[in-house]
Amino acid sequence: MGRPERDADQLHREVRDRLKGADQIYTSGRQRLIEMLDESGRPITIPELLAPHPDVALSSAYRNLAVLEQVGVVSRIVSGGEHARFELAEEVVGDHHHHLICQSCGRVDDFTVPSSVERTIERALAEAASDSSFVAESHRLDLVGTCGACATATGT
Amino acid sequence: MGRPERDADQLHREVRDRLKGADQIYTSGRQRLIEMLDESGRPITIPELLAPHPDVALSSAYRNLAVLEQVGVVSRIVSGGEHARFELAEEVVGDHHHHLICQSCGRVDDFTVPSSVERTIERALAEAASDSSFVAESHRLDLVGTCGACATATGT
DNA sequence: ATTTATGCAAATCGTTTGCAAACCT
DNA sequence: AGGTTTGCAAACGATTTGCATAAAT
Repeated sequence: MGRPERDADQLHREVRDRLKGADQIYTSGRQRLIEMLDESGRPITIPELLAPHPDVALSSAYRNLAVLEQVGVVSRIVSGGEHARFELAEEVVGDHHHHLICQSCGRVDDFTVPSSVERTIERALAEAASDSSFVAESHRLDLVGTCGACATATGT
Repeated sequence: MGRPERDADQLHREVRDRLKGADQIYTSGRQRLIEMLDESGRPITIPELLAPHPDVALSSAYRNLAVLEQVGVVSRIVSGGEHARFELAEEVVGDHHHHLICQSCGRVDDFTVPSSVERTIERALAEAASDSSFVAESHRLDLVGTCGACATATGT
């Protein structure tokens, strides 16, 4: 059920600082969004995000998530479904992870690979990109398949 | 300028067969789309695709690309830009590749990594996914950065 | 002839934006 | 007060769809 208190406090501090750095205010609405994202623990869509909080305006959610994305505390991931998904940015959470994308229900979960593999991938990518004039900044590695719930509902 | 003739012929045969298998017809409109995609050699948006062919109806392009995607000869990739992008499916072209995504202009190019690395990645992913009840089917590995043209325009 | 694909125009739906009221300092 | 954020409603834009026509078998 969420993460320890001090993590949350630190998270909020970090977000506030980032916003301040961009001359933006950490309003209560934004705070709520950050908390919802933190509780979710995986990339979720805005409808999912707002369902338990009917008083949060849709437009404010979009606007604030855009702001939070610009200051680098939230990242938007697209993955093909009808809604974009949002999660706390890697920089803020302090981990580098990838995504399990369920092609049946659209659910997205985070996962990590051993850092040795991560390094292997990075090296290979750097080399592959060096062929072209492309300047790589980051990579994105997703697994596409069927999540547990959908596999049970279908296969078994 | 495109690929050798016999490849194209084989491509068309393959597409026709796949469509036939789904009780669909390989109409001239669909043939044109396949040719355009083949010539492009990288994932392109529908506007890009149709720009040189103003007589092709937008709705037909969308409809036909959806059909072609369903029978597995075209794949749609999303990557965050405003338009989805389409390319000939790996199954049809016969290679497994990844994408270089320019975050400045949205351009997407294909690239491949050595098969040894590909295997490493696959192994690591299989293991990582085995923790959860997720059933992986394929993976997606993209490099995000700046393409040559945009790098020149900005940095140099 | 009958079935399927096409093109146009209208509808859809996620997301964005204009504007006036509410908020914070 | 002065500047910002919020909420509502309207606008936007990519994609989809209804329907009548054209094409293919």
